[in-house]
This record gives sequence, C-alpha cells and structure tokens, in this order.
Amino acid sequence: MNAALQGIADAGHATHAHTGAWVAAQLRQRISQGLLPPGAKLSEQALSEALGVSRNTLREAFTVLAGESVVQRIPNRGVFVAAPGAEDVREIYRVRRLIEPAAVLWGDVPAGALDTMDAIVDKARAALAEGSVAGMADANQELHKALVSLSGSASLDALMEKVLAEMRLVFHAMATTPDFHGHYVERNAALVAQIRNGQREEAAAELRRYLDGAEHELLVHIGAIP
Amino acid sequence: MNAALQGIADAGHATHAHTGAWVAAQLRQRISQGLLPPGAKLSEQALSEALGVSRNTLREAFTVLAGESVVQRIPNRGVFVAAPGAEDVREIYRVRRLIEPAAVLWGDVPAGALDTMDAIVDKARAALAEGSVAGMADANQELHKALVSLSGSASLDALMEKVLAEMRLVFHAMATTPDFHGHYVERNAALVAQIRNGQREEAAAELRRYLDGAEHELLVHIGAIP
DNA sequence: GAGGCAAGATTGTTGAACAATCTTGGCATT
DNA sequence: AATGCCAAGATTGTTCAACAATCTTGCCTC
Repeated sequence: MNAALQGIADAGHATHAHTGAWVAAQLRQRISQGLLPPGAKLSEQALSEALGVSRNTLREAFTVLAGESVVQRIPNRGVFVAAPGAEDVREIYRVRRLIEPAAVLWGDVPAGALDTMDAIVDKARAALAEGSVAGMADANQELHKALVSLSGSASLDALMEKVLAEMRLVFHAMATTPDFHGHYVERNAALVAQIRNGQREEAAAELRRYLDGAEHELLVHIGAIP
Repeated sequence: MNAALQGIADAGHATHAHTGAWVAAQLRQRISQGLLPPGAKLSEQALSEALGVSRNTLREAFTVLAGESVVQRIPNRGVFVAAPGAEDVREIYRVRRLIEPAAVLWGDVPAGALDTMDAIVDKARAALAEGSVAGMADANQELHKALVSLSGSASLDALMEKVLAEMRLVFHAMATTPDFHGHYVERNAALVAQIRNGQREEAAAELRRYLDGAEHELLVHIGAIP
C-alpha cells in the first residue's frame, strides 16, 4: 500500500449520509495538501480498503473528482492524480486573466469586503516576514479568491476554486519551489488600495499585467519557455 | 413507466466503453430537449430498466449530472430534473454579465470568428422571418457561446455551456413561451459589427446593458418582479 | 379533520461475481 | 543481446443481489 494512504483509515469511516461525497472530500484534501502527488495512481482496491468503503462507492467519488479535473480517468488503466502541464498552466491563466479583472471592474464591493482583503494582505506580510512560503501562497490564493467573489456569483467562485486547486497541483508537481509570491505581496496591497479608491479600471488593467507576469514566470520555471 | 422514457431503450444499449458517461449523455439530451421536464423525478428502477443498465451504472451517471447542476439530488428522496427559480436566473445572469463582456473586451478574435458570428446572425434573421422561436433561441445561444469562446478558454466555454443548459431549463419550465429573442436579433448583429470595428469597450458596455435588460425581462415573466 | 402508526416502496451501500483490458514475466527467434 | 510474442496474473468495468436506512402512503384512532 502507498505510504501516503497511511492514516486515511483513521479519519473515521463512520456511516455518513452520502458516503461518496465524503470520500471525494477526503481525497480532495489529501491531494490539495500534496500527499497523493500529481501522477499518483489511485488503486481501487487499496483505497477502498484504506477508507473502509466499497469499490462502488469509491468509484462514485472518482466520478465527482474527475468532473472537477482533480483526477484523470484513463479507461481500463485507472484513476490518477491530475498532473498539469504547460498547456494547463496557460488555461489556468486564461481563466484568471478574464474573471479576476472582470470581477474587479464590474463587481459590487459589499461592506466589509475591503477590510477582509486588508486582513489577508496583513497575513501575507506576516508570512513574508517569517519566510513562510506556504503562508504567502495561502494568503495569495485567498486574496485572489476574494477578488473573484466580488462578482457575487457562486458559479464563478466555484470555477476559481477549481482553478486554484489546479494551481496547487502545479506547485506540488514542481521539483524546486522558489519564492513566487514574495514580490506579489505589495502588488496585492496596491491592488486593494486601488479598489478602495474606486480606481476600478486601473486596478483591472494592473491585475491583467500582474497575471501575465505570473504566468510567464511560472512557465519559465517549469521549462516551457527559455 | 413515464411516457417520456418511451423510446430510450431503442436508443441502443450496446456495450460501450464508459457506459456511465453514455447514460449521462442520453439523459442530458432528453432533458435539454424538454422531455423529462424540470422537476421530473428520475426513478432509479424505471430508468435503469429503460436504459438497460444496472442501478449502479445509472447512479454514476447521476453523479455526473448532479455535478453539472442538470439534476438535483436529494438524499433518500431521489434525483430530480433541476427546476431553476428566480435566484437561479439571477445567478445565470451574474455569470453571463461577467464572462461575456470580459471575453468581448479582452479576448482574441481569431481569423474566421467574425464570419462564423455573421453566419449565426443570418440564421437568426432567417428564423425570425419564418417565426421560428426555437430557431431564434438556438441561434441566440450559439452567438453568445461564440462570444465567450473569444476567451480561448475551454473552462469558460464549459461554464457557458452549463449556464446555457440551465437557461434552456428555465425556458422549458415556463408555462407560456413569449418571443424573448425577436428584438435581440439586430442587437446581436450590431454587437458583432462593433467587434469587427474594434470597438471593444463599446461592445462590452452595450452587452452588459443587453444582459441587464434580458434578465429583467425574464424575471418579470416568471413573476419574480412586478 | 388531525395526528400517529404500520406496511410498502425507494434510495444508500455493500459484497461478490464475471468480462474486458492491461501489465508482467518468460520464452523463442533473429 | 535485442526483439517480438504469448500466457498468466492483476486491475478495471459492469452487473446482480441483498440488506439497511429513509421516505411515502394508506389506514386507524381520537
């Protein structure tokens, strides 16, 4: 059995309403955290035993996760943790470069939203100060999720969530983990300030440049661009 | 057995690779066409017999469709064709009002895209001339799908597809079917012309007004607004 | 007519079985 | 030694049958 599966059984296999959804959540979490790395095979037998559910229920969870592009299903070969490549990175940024600036440009800014963002920026600064790459990554994702939430749309929130989950997979797939987020902390802060000042168009334009740069940096690091 | 299920068995129950996906496609099609109307219950036993698949395989298809919001799953109650209400309509237009103008504003216009749109406009005009409401609705959806496709993103195409599928459910759920699309034919044409002329900002702004109006009109008709 | 209870029906989950396909290892051939 | 082939084993795809949990329905009592 894969070492990454150790402890899953401890998570509790009590009888839940909707066991399939519960299994999907368990796997989603393990994958997001980097256990079960990209490309890892999810064997039906091993997993069903480890989680204490039947193969049928596990397969229902696989269907959910495949719909979310969290795992890839290859007929008669099995289910694998998705391993995003350069083209996937480009697709991620196509989506982000469209919905993030659009939300900034046209979204409503409900009361408290700016304060929430300020708090996230503070968290990012604290993480930067103590050199916590993971902390900065988390804060960064939180902030950009907050930007999209200005749209007020649950569907777009869900799409952003899916895209950010794929981003985490990209990072987990990287051999080395340089500091991508350090020099974005203050750019994020400036972005929030612009939104607060009502400079929506400037913020949206700046955000698009920002995302262009981030995409390029990421593509260079995974070796897709010289 | 429900009358709407008649003939499903004829569709062929040959052994497919991925029977679950095939079943999902069958149901999706029946729902989109208006057989299996919103709110209809999809009984596991009746459907599994009609389609010639086991309950387990059918449940796998249900999981897929629930992920697409095509059906709603209520624990221990069953699976029902989604019946969108006023709040769903608002959500649909929140998404459309964000991604459509954004694609118009920031998308690339590949060679041939404008000609494709012109052809769709012509189709809409022909449908208008012969009074085909269904023809106009189809052309309208096609055009707006083409707008989003300027983004170049498969994920956004998929989101738009999902939203438009929900729109079809809304129309099917309506008691009366007035002509929503007639007075949008020329507006669509004007939109394409603006894009062709490079007036992106004007087109995006006009599109947002357009969608605002369409949402309002729809909400009035379903009785959510006086 | 309102409320409650028992019987029946439907969904949720599991285990087992078999077919289809893929992988692995060994063997023969060049 | 390298290549190609074939059989055995392992894994996935699909179905079936069974039982538990929950909901629905009809009836009975008050």
